[in-house]
Amino acid sequence: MDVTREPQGGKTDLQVRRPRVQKNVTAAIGLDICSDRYAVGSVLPRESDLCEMYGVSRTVVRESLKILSTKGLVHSRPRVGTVVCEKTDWNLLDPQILEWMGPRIHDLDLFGCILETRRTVEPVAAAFAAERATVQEIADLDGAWRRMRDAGADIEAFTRADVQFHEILLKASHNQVFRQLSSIIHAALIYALHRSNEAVEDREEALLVHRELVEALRLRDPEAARAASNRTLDLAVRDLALNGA
Amino acid sequence: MDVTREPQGGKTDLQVRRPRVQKNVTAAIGLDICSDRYAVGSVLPRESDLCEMYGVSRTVVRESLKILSTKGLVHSRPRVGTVVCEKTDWNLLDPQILEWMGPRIHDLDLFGCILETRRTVEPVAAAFAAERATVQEIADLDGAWRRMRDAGADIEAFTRADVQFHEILLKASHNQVFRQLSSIIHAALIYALHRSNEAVEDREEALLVHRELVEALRLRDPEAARAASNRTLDLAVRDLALNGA
DNA sequence: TCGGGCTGAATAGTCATACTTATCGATCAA
DNA sequence: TTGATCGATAAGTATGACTATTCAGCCCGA
Repeated sequence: MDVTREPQGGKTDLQVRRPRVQKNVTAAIGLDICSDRYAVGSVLPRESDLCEMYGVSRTVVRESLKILSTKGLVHSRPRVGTVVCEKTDWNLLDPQILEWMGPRIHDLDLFGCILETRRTVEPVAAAFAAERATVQEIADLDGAWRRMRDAGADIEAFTRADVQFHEILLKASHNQVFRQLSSIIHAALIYALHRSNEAVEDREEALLVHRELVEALRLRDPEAARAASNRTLDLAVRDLALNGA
Repeated sequence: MDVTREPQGGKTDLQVRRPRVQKNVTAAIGLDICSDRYAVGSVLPRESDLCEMYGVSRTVVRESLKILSTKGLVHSRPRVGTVVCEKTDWNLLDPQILEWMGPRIHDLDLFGCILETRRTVEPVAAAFAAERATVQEIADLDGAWRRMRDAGADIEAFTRADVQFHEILLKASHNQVFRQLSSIIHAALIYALHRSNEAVEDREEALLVHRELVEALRLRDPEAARAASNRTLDLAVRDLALNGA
């Protein structure tokens, strides 16, 4: 009874298959919003147009918009369409949004806000970690430090290990809220560390302070951990100021 | 050509209309997950069954599951079904999840974690607010304080004003990350303040410290604001310990 | 002229069905 | 015992239709 449908007859050669496209469409639209290609307050193309633009069915577009809606990026209303919400409504703690913002993280002072958050949270997390970290977590932290040390001139590898170091530290604080914050900090570090890790002497200095932090955890010394964490942040701030934003 | 459809013939009287049910279905499933009615690791009923259970179409169920998926609550795979993720994967910073958890916020030490976060963040936020708050924000804070004062024996009103006070404070820190954290803190306060505000003398003491905080902001004195914020938290911790968890 | 209700149109929301793809598990062969 | 094949299952995608909401413009009465 469905021969009248002609399932894929008229489509192009790329359309005969139905790959999983949900994620791509969501990311594409989310990226377009976060990069200001759709301005705040403006209305997106209507659903049927988005279907055409991305070559997918309305099902996919709708589910994508629904996801973006829960992230506070857009808001849909009948007869009006789907409008881009104010940036103050965006769920900035959402890792995907930060990813989509990419370098635009410097808008809205967001980068500075995250740095302030790090200065506030990380030393406390380090102190907690000194009391609560498992032996395994300290070992993982040590592993990340070794990867930093062994990265040599490979700035990419050094940065990757650096990010991991701070993520493990937050996890080792055994505070679930801190742990979730690591995804935000991760996003910010990606765009910050790479630059501040460019100079060799900076990397060596960073190695030293990170080492102190690991040792403080080993000795279960919360105050030393807090101090060492503060020193790593001092370095980060100094490098950012030097290399200029 | 659609008379063969019998659109709403067999449904109940409530089903003849098509209200916006998306939110309800999402909340219902989310609630069932957060309240452990669907255990971690277990498989949800399949989509078609969920359609029957809630009397909605697959579109609605799918979009609901998609939303829950982005919150890290569930994970869908073909042939397997939709399984409930580990709680460590849940996006605990999501306001809705906290709402759905309700009193179960005490699981996973989440409540304690949030309290630790408050102790870490709020004093810093208060200090920032002393430097950055607009006159309007200080006035709003003062308004919230007045509502606390005038609540009298109405514990509900007192708690509501108390929550607003802390939300305005975080907003006045002009740090976007802190601001977003207010939704988490909000959820925790709802379930904590009500109890700790039961005694009259506690409320009066709280009024005093909150007043000090407002004055510190007026005087643009970061250190005084930090100290006052710490004292509000001391009170909260003491009351929680007294009234027992 | 002004204001309030009516009406039409546009768009998201919902529904129903069909078909595709991925994956698990079992069966069978080497 | 191991490996590949096949079938069944459930999510993923596509499509077309209908419904509810709401905006904008119109008309009518005051």
